[in-house]
Amino acid sequence: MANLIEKAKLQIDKLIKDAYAKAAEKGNLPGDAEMSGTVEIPKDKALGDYACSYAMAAAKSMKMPPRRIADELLKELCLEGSYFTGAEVAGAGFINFRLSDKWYAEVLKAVQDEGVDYGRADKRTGERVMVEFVSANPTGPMTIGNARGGVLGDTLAEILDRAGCNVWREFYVNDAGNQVELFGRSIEARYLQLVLGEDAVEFPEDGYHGDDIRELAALLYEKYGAKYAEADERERRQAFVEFALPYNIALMKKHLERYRISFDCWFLESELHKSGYVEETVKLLSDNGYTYEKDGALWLRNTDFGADKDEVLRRANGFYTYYAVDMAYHRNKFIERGFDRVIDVWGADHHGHSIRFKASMTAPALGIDSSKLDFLIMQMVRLTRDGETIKVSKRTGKAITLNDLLDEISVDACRFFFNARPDTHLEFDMGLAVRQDSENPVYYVQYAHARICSLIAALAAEGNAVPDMSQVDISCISTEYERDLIKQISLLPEEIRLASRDYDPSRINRYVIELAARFHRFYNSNRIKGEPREILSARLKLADATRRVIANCLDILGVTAPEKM
RNA sequence: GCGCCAGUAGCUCAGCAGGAUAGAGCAACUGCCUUCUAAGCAGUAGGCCAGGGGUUCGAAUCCCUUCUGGCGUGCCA
Repeated sequence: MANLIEKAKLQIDKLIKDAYAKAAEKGNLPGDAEMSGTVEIPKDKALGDYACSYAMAAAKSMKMPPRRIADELLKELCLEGSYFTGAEVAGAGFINFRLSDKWYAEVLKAVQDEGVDYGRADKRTGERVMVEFVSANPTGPMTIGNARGGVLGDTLAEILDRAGCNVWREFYVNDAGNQVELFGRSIEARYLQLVLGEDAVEFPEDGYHGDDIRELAALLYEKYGAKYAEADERERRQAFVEFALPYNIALMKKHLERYRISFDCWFLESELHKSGYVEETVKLLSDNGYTYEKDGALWLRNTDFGADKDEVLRRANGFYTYYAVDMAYHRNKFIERGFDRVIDVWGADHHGHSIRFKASMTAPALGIDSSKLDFLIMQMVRLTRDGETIKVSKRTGKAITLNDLLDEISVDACRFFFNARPDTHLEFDMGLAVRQDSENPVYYVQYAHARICSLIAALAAEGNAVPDMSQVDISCISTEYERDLIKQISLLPEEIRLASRDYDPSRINRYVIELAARFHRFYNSNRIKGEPREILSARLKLADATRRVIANCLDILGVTAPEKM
């Protein structure tokens, strides 16, 4: 697969090094310096298509002014057969290169040949990567925070896949522990209120107050009638939880499917308890002297691993903490299932945990290379309506759920909007988002795609099909707008590489917005229909390549690419 | 107190593996449809890149520090 950016940069590196060798041979430059530096695309295209800083970087060791070095290099530069038609010295000592038709043609050829795979990495690393994301508590509906995490995780997974990894998407279901206990008590209270009357039963202070709990109680009442009012408390709660958890999990699956997210695995926490894996993991830690007892609880010596505090693994009441279970879970990911890399997408409210947890995972007896564990920490979403902050809390039941959100805003708009840079706080204004039909950048991008589709259809009706590259005269591509568009097209493989390197899927949003912008500019200044055959062919080819690349990007983002709008 | 994230145009945000004159969208104003989708394009206006120090040929970008905001710092998850 072709990354034409990389190819151009590598070629410049070679051209400059060759020129340096010649200049040194002639004695015009000192021969013992290292010739290297950066090759980049200047912000101002008047300065050329690529700029290299080699001469400036060499100035110190050569004890010469950068511009003179650049001049000497330029004298020996041989561009014949290269991707470049010209080079010049500018500024403090940059050498700027101008791209040739050969390069532009290769970009379009790459899109034609690779099609839906255009943008994929040159080679697959085969690295097995797990992305664990959403992992919302099954005690209630998913929230706006899950909406962000869902998009980030899903899109990151897609990007890693295209960057050459073998990706596994996982949802960790917390179907055990304290919160499930509380969940059971909450449902129980609502159920008894239904049977005995609202005032006859007190609702637990720290219980889940949401309407979804009432609905679950109503379903149970429908199913069992008053049967469980007289039952043993433990038996009753267990029956309720056994009904409610699968019910909620199915609901989450349904809502996530609506959101176009699916997982390779829904991993149940309870399995780790049942199989004895948690116990075994804690024993492993104890046997190696990483733990101590205090106040009846079992503690992990996490400060020994560089953390700022120790952690309780087993409470005085004998139950394991979420922390112990999480350690077991991650041991399972690495050791039992052999993932090469694990990425957890967590909200900022867990970042403290992530730091301490990573320290814990360095415990030698676990046998895990903790550098293979990464966290994508996303900052909180501030939800506002008409400028006023809406408090989000599952406890009070006032949270706006993912499903509520999708009732108001299209999946396309949501997915595009939530795919913002993970490390910035996100403000989501419901009032604005609802209105955001024509303002939302997602429509801007989709519009470009639809425009091209209808253009291609109109030309096809005239008998002008999209030509093969062999039929395209690249010299007909000569305007600035056309070239700017091709340059943007060439960038996709590089964007995917960087997005995967930085765990920043939002790069694709920015990339595709810019791509659409360049298309709209091109479209407004260059006619296609009615132009002479050669020009029409070349421009049609360019439009079609743009369509392909926009569609690939929208596919990464999980957004539809409409043919009509 | 300590830790993590952020502070860039009126608003929402790019730019953060140091590069040339700091960008976009929205909001405001001015133009562009008898010709391929005006959900578009072209233009005007808008800035002590939170403040202060450093590092070097060069800093919004890296380091130190102060201030402001968010989130952590549970025998909760």
